[in-house]
Amino acid sequence: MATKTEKKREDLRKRLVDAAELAIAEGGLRGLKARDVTTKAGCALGALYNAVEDLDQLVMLVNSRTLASLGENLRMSVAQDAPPTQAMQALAGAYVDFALDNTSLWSAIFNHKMAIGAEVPDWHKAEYPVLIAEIIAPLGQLRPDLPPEALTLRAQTLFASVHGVVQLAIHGRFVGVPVSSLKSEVAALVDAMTRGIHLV
Amino acid sequence: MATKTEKKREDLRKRLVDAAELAIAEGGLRGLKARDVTTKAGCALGALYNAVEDLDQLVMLVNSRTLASLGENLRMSVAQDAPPTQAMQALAGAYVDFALDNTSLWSAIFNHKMAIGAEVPDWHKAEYPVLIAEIIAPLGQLRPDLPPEALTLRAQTLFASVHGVVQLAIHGRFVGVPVSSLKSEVAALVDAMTRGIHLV
DNA sequence: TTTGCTAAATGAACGACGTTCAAGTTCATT
DNA sequence: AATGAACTTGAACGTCGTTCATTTAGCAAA
Repeated sequence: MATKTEKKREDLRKRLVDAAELAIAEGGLRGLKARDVTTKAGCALGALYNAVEDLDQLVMLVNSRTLASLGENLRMSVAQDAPPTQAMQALAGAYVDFALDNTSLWSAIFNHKMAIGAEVPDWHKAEYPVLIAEIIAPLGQLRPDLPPEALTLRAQTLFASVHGVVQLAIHGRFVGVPVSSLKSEVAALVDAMTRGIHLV
Repeated sequence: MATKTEKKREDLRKRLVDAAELAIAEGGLRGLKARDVTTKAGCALGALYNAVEDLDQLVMLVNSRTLASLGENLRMSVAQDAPPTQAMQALAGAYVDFALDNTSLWSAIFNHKMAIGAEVPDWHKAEYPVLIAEIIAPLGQLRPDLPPEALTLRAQTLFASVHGVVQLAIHGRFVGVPVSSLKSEVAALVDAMTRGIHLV
């Protein structure tokens, strides 16, 4: 049964995550302030620490949403029965688009650092593989020789390389490619990678 | 002439950057505290703001050193008259080694964010191209058809892709490759890229 | 309904932080 | 030696995340 206490607790949690998501979207991780977020959520400052462990956990809850949303975008980007190289390009393109359209929330996924001594809980760690899940199938078609663990490893490398180009393009200090060239450079990278992968 | 005032000012600056470098190396950007760093440098809290604009500038001065040191490592890694693919592998390997051996200082280069409203000054921006400078020559040999701007662009993409793999391996939440596989995966990435580049 | 117990809400207070500032001190120049 | 500018000092300020004693609300047994 949903007691009144539990319902209110859940409601407050949702309002807090909503407010935190908005704050991060507007001002990045730096824009997330306990006082702002509780005001926006309509509760007292101290109530935050009843609904949630601390600000770190609030960030993780926001990142959880972002990862789910990003995962859905990636999943929807691949046309059914698309050839593997086309699937790779579609995934990379969707990733670039998401990062450009949701820069602050996307950055928070990778830039959030826990307080010293604190570890990322398992439930949140388990949400990250969504980033590479869709790569594995087309990569497996390109490299039927690779055993599953090697396939996962190569998918991680592939994702990380694309991620790096996007990250430095958006946040790099004049070593990243200009954002105007981002999509074409990522496409060239994926092209080279899939060709190279095919040949090795 | 070096007046006594100027000499002392320079000395203090150096001691502050030394202390800041140590603090970042030990505790990351989060480990840099105004009170700690001034105590370690042997001056009063307020003196920091006479020697230096603020903590952001102190971080940039540390990053300046790290970039110079990293640049030297990259330069020394390439054997003279090495074939271009070998030069690429050497550069990537040196980059991985530097990141693994100086993780906190290396991270600070990419994770430091200025206070809101503040911009990275030009003198510091100008220090980042050291990261891609050495890539251009061997890449030019692989792609003699590319005009200079396209060459720079492709070098940036190449660097960023390697950087991404290293970054996620070291800081990723279970989407990066294990550190034990980092060198071989980066090597495979560079191999695929140079092969792919050669063919396009 | 009333009573007692548990759990949540509240906002003042705490400690740590970056930064500023009025006061005292040192230095270069006359 | 005297003057004015520059540096040094550490207390003080404002902001932050977090805690806590107190008040308030929800729930179950009588």
